[in-house]
Amino acid sequence: MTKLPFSYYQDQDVNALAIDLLGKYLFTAIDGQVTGGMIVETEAYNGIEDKASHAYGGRFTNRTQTMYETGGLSYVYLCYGIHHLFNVVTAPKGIPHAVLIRGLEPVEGLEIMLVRRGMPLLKRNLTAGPGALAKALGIDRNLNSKDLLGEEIWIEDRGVHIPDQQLIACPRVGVAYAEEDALLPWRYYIKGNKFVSKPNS
DNA sequence: GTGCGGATGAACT
DNA sequence: GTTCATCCGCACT
Repeated sequence: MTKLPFSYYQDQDVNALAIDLLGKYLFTAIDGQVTGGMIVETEAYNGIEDKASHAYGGRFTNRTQTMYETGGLSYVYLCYGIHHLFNVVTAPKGIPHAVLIRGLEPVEGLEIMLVRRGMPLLKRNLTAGPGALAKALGIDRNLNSKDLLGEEIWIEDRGVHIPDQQLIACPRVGVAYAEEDALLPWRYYIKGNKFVSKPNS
C-alpha cells in the first residue's frame, strides 16, 4: 500500500488525473475506524474556465479558497443542505482544479460503513453516488482542506490499472446550469462496475 | 439582512 | 417519473 505522493497531485491536466484516479483507493480513519474502497467514478472540474466549477471566473470565497490551495488536499462541501461531497484538489497552488469522487467499490470497514448508512446489508447504493460514499466514509466538513498524505484521509495506489476498453467518458451529472460546459464529457467511470452512481448516462 | 437555489438521494406515485 | 428533505453559500440590498 503506497500513498499517492505530493507530486502526483500537481499535474495541471485535471482530466488526466480524473481518469488516473479510477482504480485508486480512498480511505478515511475516523476515531480509529478505517473505511474505504476503490474509486470507480470521477468528474473533472477545470478551474476558472469551467462554468460548472465553484471557482468559475476566478470566484474566491470562504468556501472555494480550498480549491486554490495546492494539489493533494481534500475539498469537502455541503450540497442541497444534506449531502457532503468529496473532491480531490489538484494542480499547484493558485489553480483551482478539482476532481469529484462519485463512486467507490467498498473494500475496508464494511460493517462500519453499513452502520453509518443505516443499512442492514451491502447494496450497490452503499457507496454509489458522491453523497452516499461521503456518508459511508464518515466524510463531512471537518475533513475539508485536509492533506491527502495525512492520517485521517488518504489515497493509495494498489497497482490496479483500468484498461481503455473499460473507461467510459460522458457528460457530468447535475450541472445543467453550466450552459455549454454541461455537455463536456468530463465524467469518467469503470464500465460495468456495480458502484457507479448511474450506470447508463 | 434577505432570498434563492444547489456537483443528491430516497421515498414516493 | 416526481417530490422533498434541509442548510449554507453567495449575490444583492
